[in-house]
Amino acid sequence: MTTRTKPTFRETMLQAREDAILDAVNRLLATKGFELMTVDEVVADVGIAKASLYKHFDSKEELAAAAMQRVLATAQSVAADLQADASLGPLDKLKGVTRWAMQTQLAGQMPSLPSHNQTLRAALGAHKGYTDSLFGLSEQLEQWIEGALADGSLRSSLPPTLMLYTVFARACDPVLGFLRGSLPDAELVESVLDATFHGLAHPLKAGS
Amino acid sequence: MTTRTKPTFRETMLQAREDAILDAVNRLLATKGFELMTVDEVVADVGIAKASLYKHFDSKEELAAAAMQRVLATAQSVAADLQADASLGPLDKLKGVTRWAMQTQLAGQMPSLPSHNQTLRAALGAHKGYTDSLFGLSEQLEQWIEGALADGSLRSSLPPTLMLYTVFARACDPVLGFLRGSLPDAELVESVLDATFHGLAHPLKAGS
DNA sequence: GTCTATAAGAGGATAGAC
DNA sequence: GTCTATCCTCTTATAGAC
Repeated sequence: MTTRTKPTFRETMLQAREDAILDAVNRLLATKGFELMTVDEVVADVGIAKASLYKHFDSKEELAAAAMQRVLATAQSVAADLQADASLGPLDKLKGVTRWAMQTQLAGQMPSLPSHNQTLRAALGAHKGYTDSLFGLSEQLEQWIEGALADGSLRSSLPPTLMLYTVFARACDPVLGFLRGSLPDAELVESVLDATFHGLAHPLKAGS
Repeated sequence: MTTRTKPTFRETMLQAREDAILDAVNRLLATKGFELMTVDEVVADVGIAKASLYKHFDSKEELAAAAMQRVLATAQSVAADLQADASLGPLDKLKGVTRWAMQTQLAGQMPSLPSHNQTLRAALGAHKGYTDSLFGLSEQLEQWIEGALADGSLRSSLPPTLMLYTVFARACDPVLGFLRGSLPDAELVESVLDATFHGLAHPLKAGS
């Protein structure tokens, strides 16, 4: 952020405050979504005044974009760890990041991305950090999909972009919310993962 | 509604107006979702005064519930047609209703159900027509799932409730919106249907 | 039942003192 | 940068005439 290697105490405090704000935003975005989340709730949660928050972020949309960027950065980090694991094939890596996304949603820490809000979409598109992280993550996933198609572990009859978006969609899959509680979280995640990659139907009797 | 077999002209007009209102609500709910839909938009679309709308429906939540009930009633009708077709097995029937749900979403006529809105959820739960239709449709789907499990066309290793909710989830799958335009709607629907029931991975090389 | 006009309140954003 | 107090717009819902 600056040329200084060691941040001042003041910088550290500001960073910590911004992190606290984004923690609250992330949680509220995950539980209520963008429209239902209010700035008043955010500041009440963090324990600061609303005007103070607006010194850090220009608008509610900027707030959401910053929180989403942080999640995407974490996802990129998870992806990098998976990529570094030589024991995993491309399909395993795809499953790994999908598993992480679902676990994060169940933990109440995955902001729900699919918003019909045009204002929010515009703000996200204009947010450099967000689009960069999204693009970088997509590139990694696309590379794995290509690899899995090449080694025959993904079906070549399906469009690769459909596979990419299907992985993203698991991050906000409502099925997880509906089924949580009826079976342990770990089993739930593995079941949805199984259904996503191997389907609901029996492979031997797959008809039409 | 009354003991009269032939509705009066006045009753016909009122019914027609309510249908026009629900048409607008349905479309707005599909494109913007509950929070972003405003009652002002609805009345502007129908061409009536806001106070007139509130003579028909007590609240915005009631409005949404009535629209959702209508969609569920249509779904039940579609399911009944599929059930009457003796040439179809239970898995084909499940696929049929899933296909209809996705086509309806692409047509901009599927209200997005997954709302974090607690007030809306309460209103839906209290709406007899809505819960009855939802329950009836679920029963039919569960019956098909049981049948498909019995004849071996659905995988017995997955929880039946997961299958039920997965079918419902396709009605509001964001993947359809992301991919629309990049390939014809008909192909898109078949691809997502294929991915849902047969998975992204190649059955022969299905690893972990 | 339909209209015009308005109440009532929530929520995003800012002014100005410190 | 942080606070308190306030502005202002949007939105749900209703009052009251016809």
